[in-house]
This record gives sequence, C-alpha cells and structure tokens, in this order.
Amino acid sequence: MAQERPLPSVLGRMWGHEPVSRRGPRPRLDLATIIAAAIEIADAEGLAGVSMANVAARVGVATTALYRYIDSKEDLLTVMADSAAPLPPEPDGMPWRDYLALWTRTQRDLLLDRPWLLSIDTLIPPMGPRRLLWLDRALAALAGTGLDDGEKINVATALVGYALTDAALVQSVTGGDPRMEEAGISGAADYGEVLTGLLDPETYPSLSAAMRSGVMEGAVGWVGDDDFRFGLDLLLDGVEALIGRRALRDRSDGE
Amino acid sequence: MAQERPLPSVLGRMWGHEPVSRRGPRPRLDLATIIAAAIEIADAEGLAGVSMANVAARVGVATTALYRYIDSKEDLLTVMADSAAPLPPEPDGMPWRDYLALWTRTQRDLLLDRPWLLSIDTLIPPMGPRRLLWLDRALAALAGTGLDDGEKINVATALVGYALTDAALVQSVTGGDPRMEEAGISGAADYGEVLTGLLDPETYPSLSAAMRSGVMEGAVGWVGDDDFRFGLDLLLDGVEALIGRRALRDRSDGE
DNA sequence: GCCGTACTGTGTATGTAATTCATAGTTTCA
DNA sequence: TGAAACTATGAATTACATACACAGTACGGC
Repeated sequence: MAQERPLPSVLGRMWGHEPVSRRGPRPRLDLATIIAAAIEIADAEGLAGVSMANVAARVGVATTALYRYIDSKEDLLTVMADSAAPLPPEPDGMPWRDYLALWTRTQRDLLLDRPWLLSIDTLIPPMGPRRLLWLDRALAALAGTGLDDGEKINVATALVGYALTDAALVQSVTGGDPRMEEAGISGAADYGEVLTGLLDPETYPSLSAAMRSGVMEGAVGWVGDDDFRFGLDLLLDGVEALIGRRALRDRSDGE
Repeated sequence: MAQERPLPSVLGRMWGHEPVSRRGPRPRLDLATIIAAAIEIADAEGLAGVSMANVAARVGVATTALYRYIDSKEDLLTVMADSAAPLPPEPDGMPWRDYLALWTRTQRDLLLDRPWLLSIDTLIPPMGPRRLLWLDRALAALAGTGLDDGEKINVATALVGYALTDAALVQSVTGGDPRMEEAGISGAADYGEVLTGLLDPETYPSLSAAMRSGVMEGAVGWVGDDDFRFGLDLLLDGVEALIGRRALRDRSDGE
C-alpha cells in the first residue's frame, strides 16, 4: 500500500523497479552494470578516477549515455555505496555480543578495504537493500535482550558510527589522507613527534605531557587492533549494562 | 628541538609561524583574514559557496592572490575546520563524566550549527591549535581516573567520533542531505513510511517488523535529544566500567 | 638618496568535469 | 507500414581550481 509513494528514479532502480518500457531500442545497459564498472574503477584508482567519462568508457558507451540511467553523479555514488557492501554475516545462534562485535568489525574492515567509501559515507539512514539488510541482522541479534525496537536501532546506529569513524581514523593515520601526508606524517610515531615539537606545555599541559611520555610510540597509535577493540568494548559494555538494567526493570514490573 | 621538523606552509601558518619577510610590498592579507572570510561564506551559503573566487572577492583581492597564503583549496578547508571550533568548555572541577558529556555535546552542537564542517571532517588526528586544545581538556578531565594516557586518548577519540556521526545523522534526517531530500524524506516519520513500503518481510523480518510497529513515529527518530544521549551514555557507561576495573586492578597491585 | 632584489597582487590562459540539448537511429504497437 | 516511444551520440556550456608571466612596491646596502 505505502508502496505507492513514488520513489525517485535511482532509489527505485536500486530496488529493482526498472521502468517497464516497450517501445524503442533495447537499452544496452542496466544500473547494475554501471555500478559494477564504477566500483571497479574506485577500487583500482580511488574515487578520483570515477568520472562520468571514465565509467562510460569502461562500459563502452558515450559519457552522456549514463544519464539515461542515473540523474547525477551524486546518485551514482549513493548507489555505489550501497552496492559495495557484502552480505552481513549470519548470526548462527551467536550470543548478541559476539555477533555485534563481528558485525561492526566486518563493516570497519570493508571501509578499510574500500577507502573510497569513506568519502561518500557520512552517516545517513540506510536506504539501500544491502545496508538495510545489515541493520535487520543487528536487530535480529538483539532479539531477546529486552531492548525495545528504538533502543535496538540506536545501538546499531552507534556501532556503525563507530566503524565509520574508526576506519576513517586508521585510514588517515596510515597514509590515506593528503592532509597528513602533506604534513609529512605517516604513522602515529610521526604524529607524536610533530606534536611534541608543536605543543606549548603551558597551553596544552595534559596533551603535551602525554606526548612527551611517548604514548604514540607505544601501543596506542589508533591503528592497532587493540585500539579498535577499545572503543568497541566501550560501546558493548554500555549495551550490556543497559540490557542488565532492562532485565532488572522487567523483572520488577512482572511482580 | 623537534621544532626543527619543517612544517608544510599552511600547517606552519596555522600555528602562527608566518614567514618573516623584509623586502617587498607589505602583504595586504594574512591567513586569519582569509579564513574568517571563508568561514563567513560557508556559514551563509554552505561549502558550495566557498570557491576561491568568492573568498577572494570577499577580502577584496584577485582570486589568485590567495595562493600567496595557501597552497591549495584543500589546505584552506583544513584550516577552516580547525578555526571554526570555539574554545573548549572549562572543567571547573566537574566530575569527569559530566565534563565529557558536555565536551561531546558541545562538539556535536557545533557541527549542527556549521553543517559544512561535516563535509570537511572525516575523523583524522587533530593537528590544529584549536582541536588539540579540545583533546587536551578531555585528557585533563580524565586525570585521576586511573586510566593511562593511551586509554584517555582512545576515550576522547571515541567520543569525538560519536559527536561526528551523530551530527551527520541528525543533519541528514532533518533535511540537510540531498540524498534524503531527493527521496522526498524529511524527518524520521517519512523514513519509516518509505521503508515500510519498501521492505519485504521475508528478507527483512526484524527491521520490517520494527518499522510496522511504528518505531520511527514514536520517540526514536534519531534526531531527538534522547537519541543523542542514548549513544553518549552507552560510551560513558563503558568508560565508567573501565575505570572501575582499573581501580580494582590498581588496588590489588598495591597490596 | 639610489638601486637591485625579493616579494606582492593582477590578468590571462589552461585543463578537467559535470551536465544540457538537439539530433539521428531503433524498435514495437496499431 | 507508419508513427510513437525510446535510445545513444556529439557538440556546446558552465564552473572551477590552478599555473604562469608580468608589473608594481618597499626595504637594505652603498
């Protein structure tokens, strides 16, 4: 019923609602082909390589032919971002905590594997079939925890957000960001060194002390697996605490 | 000593290392003036309005004159992102949890107030004087909690990350994102409606159930203050648990 | 006081991309 | 068989960022 809401063209096509046309020459392309080509280019050359001309060349049509399938480059990127996601891992009866940890890590690893996603994805509500599938699985994993739907969604949201920011951070520190490269920084140790030279201990007492004590040379440098787990556990511990509270409340409600 | 590392021009200028030049006409501009102009434009017209030509016109010079002060537009954006941040709130002896909550919220509100920051800022290690000041204050707030420097930094990182993703989400849902607007979605209720029409209950059992039960029409729609606090408390509960564990360990170490 | 030099701002020119539009060609339905 | 509906194309337009050569300016040594 609500189906009637007219979807904008790209979103519609994303969900397989291709326009049913009779007349005219058979289309030489479909959205999937275009997206696949665009993703291949992005994987190989980064987002910078994804120009309309480039994509068109790859699928063997003139640049402007693409505009029959998408309305703008923006749309292309949006659809790419959804299609680039693999299927979510299957729960297989895992405890919620294990599943959500895997769920989050897999998303982060995806972002590291396809760093161009980071340039498209600022966190927005998922609209594509793939991303929504991920969300669905997170909610499923939280079934039976006593959280309500809203809470489950918020938990999932916080976790994707973490995957996103952590990947962005790791990516920038390990040399992906031009802003870091320009500063001659590759790796946390460099960063610590630069900061040590830059920070006036009067103005930045705590930070400068931390840097001088060599935090960045040791275990903490944002990019280690420990660092990822640290934030993840912060969140999951929070979730666990919440679930505990809910259980308590529900028990006393039942009396 | 480490001061000697040659900073790239913009980064250096950000820290007040203006080049000491004798000869030649007195410069008509300085970096601060340019940044201020760029920020005014961004506040008024969004990032799209920030073209080199526009900024130059505003400060009353030819477009290409800007290149005497910055190397590229990218650099301009980077410096803008740092300068746009206000001074961090003062701790005033607040408990760490209260301070960090305020600290995070203030940053999120800044991002909502200047949405263009969201387009510049993917999470990267802070390099500018303002952002580093924020980091310093977070570390200071965690003094005496028993966390080590690395842990403190990781806590702060997780919190900024949360501020960033939450702001991005709110921003997109409340109409800031072209991708949402294009789908005719403004507000969580619209989102819920669209999804209800789109989702096949077989493929998306949990999510579709949640949508049909009207989550998005109720309290949860990502944009409410409750939703912000939800994720924030998740993190802070996690931090609290960690601090508790550290205290326990330290006590038994001391015996 | 004068002149060269180092440095500043200007105007022009170039290259890259996205996007619009009129056109020519291709199927299918009546 | 012809018209209608639709496809791909190429040329043209627009908006930028940026490189470069030039002209003017002020300081510092003589």
